[in-house]
Amino acid sequence: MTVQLENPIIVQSDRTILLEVARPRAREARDVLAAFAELEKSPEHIHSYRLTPLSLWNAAAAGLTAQTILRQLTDLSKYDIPPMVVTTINDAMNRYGRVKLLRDGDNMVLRSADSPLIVELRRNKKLEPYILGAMGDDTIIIDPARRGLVKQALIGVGYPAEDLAGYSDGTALALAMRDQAVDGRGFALRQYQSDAVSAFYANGAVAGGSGVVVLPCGAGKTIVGIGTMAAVGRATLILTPNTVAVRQWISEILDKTTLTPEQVGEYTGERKDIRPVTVTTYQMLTYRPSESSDFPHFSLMTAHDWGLIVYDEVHLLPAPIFRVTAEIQARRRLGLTATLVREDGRESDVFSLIGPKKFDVPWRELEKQGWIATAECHEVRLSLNDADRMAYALTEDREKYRAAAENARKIEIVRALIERHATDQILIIGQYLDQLKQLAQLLEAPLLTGKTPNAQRQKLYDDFRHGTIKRLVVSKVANFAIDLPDANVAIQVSGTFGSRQEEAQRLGRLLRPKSDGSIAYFYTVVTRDTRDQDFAANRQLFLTEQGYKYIIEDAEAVGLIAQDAAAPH
DNA sequence: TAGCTGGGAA
DNA sequence: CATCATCCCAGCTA
Repeated sequence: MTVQLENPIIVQSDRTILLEVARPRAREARDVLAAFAELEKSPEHIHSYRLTPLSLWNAAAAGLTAQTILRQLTDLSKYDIPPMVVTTINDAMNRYGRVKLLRDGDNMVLRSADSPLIVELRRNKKLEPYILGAMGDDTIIIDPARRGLVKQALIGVGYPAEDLAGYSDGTALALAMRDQAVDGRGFALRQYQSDAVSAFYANGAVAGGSGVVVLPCGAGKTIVGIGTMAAVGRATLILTPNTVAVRQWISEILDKTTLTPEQVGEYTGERKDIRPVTVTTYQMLTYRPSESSDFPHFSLMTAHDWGLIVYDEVHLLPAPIFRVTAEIQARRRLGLTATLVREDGRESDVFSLIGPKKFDVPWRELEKQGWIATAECHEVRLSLNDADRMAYALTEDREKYRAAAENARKIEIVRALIERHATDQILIIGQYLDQLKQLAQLLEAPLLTGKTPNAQRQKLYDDFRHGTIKRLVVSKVANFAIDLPDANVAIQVSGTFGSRQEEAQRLGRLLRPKSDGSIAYFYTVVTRDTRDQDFAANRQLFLTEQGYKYIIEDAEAVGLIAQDAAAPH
């Protein structure tokens, strides 16, 4: 048994990996682990990761091998890798692609050199309804219309298929990125953006053509989408979470490609234009007049000969869209997101129906290259006052989070932070309207919520952008309003239970590079020893995974708030 | 035809 | 775990 105590990680037989943050090689270890493990907890000193089948399959799909993973783990580990874990890794990595989904003449087939496995799959209950027959002992013929369901079933059985059955081409569409030489408004993809496009779409290969590209907000996911459209050169349907995003896609497409306005259509509540490139919302497609009726707009996805479907913000994809997506596996699909995690646990549906992760860059890497701003994250902890602590203890469990999140003393912290950043543009973000109303009133800052009419929103945005307003209190609209102006400081006073993706989105608000190269500050104000703190810990996981470190500030100790004499220490 | 309001959904 | 957002549509006004 070899022991290397200065190494940063410990691999345990329950498939968790502990990372000691203070070790010299911890940073390197974090980057290595990000490729094949999921971060589970990230308190100050020791972070814990877990190896899951999905995290290993995504790694396998991205071309990583079991040998590489084991070599990296051995290299970084204090102790030998438990045999149990070696087996897990070898087994999972071997399972991905053991079964291939192929075309054989007019048939769609599952094929594997492992004939006992083929026998097992033929007898599998979940798979049975989609099986049409067999050829020899290595091939199962399946119903081509059930390609998506077959893949979902296979992932359920633990043998995710490598889908090499190819795609229908779709209607041809001539388009190119604008060329500087031609009209003086040239546009070039950044290196990582064109890497993402090639990772998704290797020309002519059947393997290329479905999968997910993961990039932080502000890193140009739209550009990757447009670059992919240009590479594929086919009629394209783009699905987005809201109409603001629809308009933004359209204007970017017109700005950056040779397509004309006649070729690009908006399909929303307001207009129903179907063009060679059509942009719509998820809600448009999932609309149903009543529970028993059909989805009147589903046909947009199936009835047209799209050569590419782009799923913007794929982590928000609603359940019914998975269902149609299962039916259109012959079309190329590109998913775009800042975070693959979904709090509803449907990551495996994204994997089997949209496709495996094809590309990502650590946020910190983009920061190093100067594409996004440097950000510093702080978690400011404070206690409840005595009266509130008593009230909290008596609060029903399900109301505890709200009670803690709405801690009245948070206002003092916000005040102190605003003073600390007197000359900065500050967003104050929260989830409860009552709390936000109060904050807005006491800070004499304008409040922006979902109810704020569009004209007034625009005015607030403009004033904030020009610096006439330096502070803006915003509700959950901040999660969706992609036209919200940049700020360099954000103070989060409450958030959606444990949503990692929301936290990522909110930090993303600050990441546009600053002209003077200054850094951005993200504060999250948390009530100590309550549900508020538990949820905050979960929200922070994703950003920690991306290499951000939360600096814990003790509000009382650092003088952000008056010392509460009665508070225990 | 455009602009608003309110209900319903996921 | 419940709140807040979003979007679509229908129905009204002008």
